[in-house]
Amino acid sequence: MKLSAKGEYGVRAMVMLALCYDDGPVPLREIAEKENISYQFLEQIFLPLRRAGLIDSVRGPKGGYALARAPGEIKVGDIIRALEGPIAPVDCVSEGKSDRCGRTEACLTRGIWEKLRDRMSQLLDEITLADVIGLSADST
Amino acid sequence: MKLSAKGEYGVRAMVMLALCYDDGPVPLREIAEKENISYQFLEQIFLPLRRAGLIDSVRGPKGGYALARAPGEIKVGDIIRALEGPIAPVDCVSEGKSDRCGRTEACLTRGIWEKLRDRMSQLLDEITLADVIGLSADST
DNA sequence: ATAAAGCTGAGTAAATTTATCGGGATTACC
DNA sequence: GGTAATCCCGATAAATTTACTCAGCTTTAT
Repeated sequence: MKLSAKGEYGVRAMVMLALCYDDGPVPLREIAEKENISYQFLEQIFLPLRRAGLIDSVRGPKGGYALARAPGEIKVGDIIRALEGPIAPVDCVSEGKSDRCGRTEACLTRGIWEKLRDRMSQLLDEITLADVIGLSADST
Repeated sequence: MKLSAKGEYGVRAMVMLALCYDDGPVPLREIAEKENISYQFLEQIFLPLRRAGLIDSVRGPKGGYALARAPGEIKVGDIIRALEGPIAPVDCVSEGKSDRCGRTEACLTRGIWEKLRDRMSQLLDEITLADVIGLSADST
């Protein structure tokens, strides 16, 4: 039930981009240093984030990455999904899927995982980057 | 953010024990067959469950495993914790721990993981085996 | 005595995660 | 137009975890 390093680093990096939202693009190297994350590993993390449309990139000198939208418009759930795939404690209840597996007994446990998935999703979609950096009221 | 097979199998096996709660000890081999789980792998799963006091074992012929308490007294969270360790999306907010890590920025993301941990814990502790097998009202 | 069951540590193959490498493509600046 | 900063990206390697297997023991009903 753990997040991978990818997800954790990704959220941290996105929070940093949120803090720098008004400063123009931030080079990856800077984020890697400040967050003490391998630069090359971070590159791998930023690729799916960009493909998911969460960040924009600018090449060349003075380039770097910036949030594609205001911090209040980016949910933590968006980041996690981009990096770790659909939120689900077990595969057979992945967000989107609705097929049941064959086992009759499985249907007994299925409800647990659906509820858990929904609560996790709901919370992660309730929190935006703006919440995290304290730009808006606490969303407890 | 996935449960391991250990956790998933463990919950399924415990649900089966709940269904057989009045039938005396159930041999592991039977559970393994019905649930289509490797017998030897299940053995490894039942060890921590027993050590956590969730099940009782009876050796010898006619032996097997049975829930240590009524299905209504065993929470899904108990099972998960016995098999996967403390519930926590990232290590630094493991249940019990309260120390903060050095990074200043980490404190920004910490709140997310604490909330997520609490919601997950809360839900899993709300659901007992009795709920799962339908002996009591739905705990949505 | 026998066989059915649980008990348990050690070992292993596969998968996944966490990186690293190497080089290419853009572009601001001089 | 050359240079250096920066993003882009596929391939590979190292480390870790997962999911299981093996082998052999202990207990106990019959």
